Amino acid sequence: MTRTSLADVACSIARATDLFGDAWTVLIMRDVLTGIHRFDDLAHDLGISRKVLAARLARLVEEGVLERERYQEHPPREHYRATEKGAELHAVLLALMAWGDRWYAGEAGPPARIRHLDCGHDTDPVMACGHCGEPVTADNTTALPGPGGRTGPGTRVLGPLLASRASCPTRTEP
Amino acid sequence: MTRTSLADVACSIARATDLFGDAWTVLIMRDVLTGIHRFDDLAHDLGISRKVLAARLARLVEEGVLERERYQEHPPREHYRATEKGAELHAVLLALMAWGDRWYAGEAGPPARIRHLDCGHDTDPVMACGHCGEPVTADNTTALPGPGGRTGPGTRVLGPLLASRASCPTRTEP
DNA sequence: GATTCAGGTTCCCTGAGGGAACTTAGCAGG
DNA sequence: CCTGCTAAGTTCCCTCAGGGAACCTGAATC
Repeated sequence: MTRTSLADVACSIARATDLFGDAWTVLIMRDVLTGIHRFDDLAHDLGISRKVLAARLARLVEEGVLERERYQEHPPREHYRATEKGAELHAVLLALMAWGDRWYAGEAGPPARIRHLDCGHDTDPVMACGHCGEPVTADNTTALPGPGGRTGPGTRVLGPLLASRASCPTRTEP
Repeated sequence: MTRTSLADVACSIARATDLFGDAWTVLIMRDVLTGIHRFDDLAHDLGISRKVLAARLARLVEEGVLERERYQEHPPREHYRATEKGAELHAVLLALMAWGDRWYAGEAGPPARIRHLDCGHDTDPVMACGHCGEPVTADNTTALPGPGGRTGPGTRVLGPLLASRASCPTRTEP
């Protein structure tokens, strides 16, 4: 809900952020993917204003991230569940959680563990290259203009940290 | 900058969101990790109000995500660069970008590609299990209370989509 | 018929964001 | 020496989004 809409910027981060760059939206998705589906439960769990919750849910439904579904007829009751598009935000939440665990967990350790059912172990999720499976970090990646980009000096893409560090002006002593 | 601060909630997503659940903050980090380090350049690139930019940068420095550094003495000039803590937000940005690419890229394809320098290929970054290396999704993970959690009915952790779907009330036809 | 419950809407008020002008400190040129 | 320029913020005003709480509606339950 940025005043200046980011939906038309040629950057997938900006486009995603236009929807997901809002604290309440993130937490709503966390809750929905955690199994909280009903309006009142969400409102109570989050401590969010009901007005804002209604607005966020409407936006998420409009964007195809959630769907509003009648789950009983008498009395008629609706709830919200994640679409495939919404479920894939799981990766973003995991990344956020991993970062929060790493930098904010106290001495006791992180507040939650993620168990990977396929291998049966508690996991530390990492971003991996879809091609070779090795971890991708700011240091071993670089960004290049893609086919759908308005390539040019104004185009912002997620880029190389090391390269930018190297090209960054350093102290110019006399 | 949520009115109700989330910093003390026993959930790493909420804690991370307290800082990173803001569109401008996300885009500032994208820019800094892309090589834009100076105040005016950020202001110009983002089209953000200078007041808000100053506030966000101060917060990010305070949180140890960025550091303000003098890069020349005459005249004195400062810029911002990512700390290790900040650089690790790269994973969150990648996840966001991957999601944006998948759901908002037009027919032309995504606006940018990420090249993985270690293997030399353009990559589709995926969340992988740090233990076995296989992909982690909403469907093959479950969340358990962690050592640092105030475990109890109020504790919210990122959870199992499938389980929640299974336990979710479905139509009760008469 | 009165109460409860789910799922919202409506109201008012404050405070965060947008926009633009102003400030400060150090050069740079004429 | 005076003016101008640039980087990096500040300050000011104004609007609009968020918080909080009350209200509403349809259906069931007491």
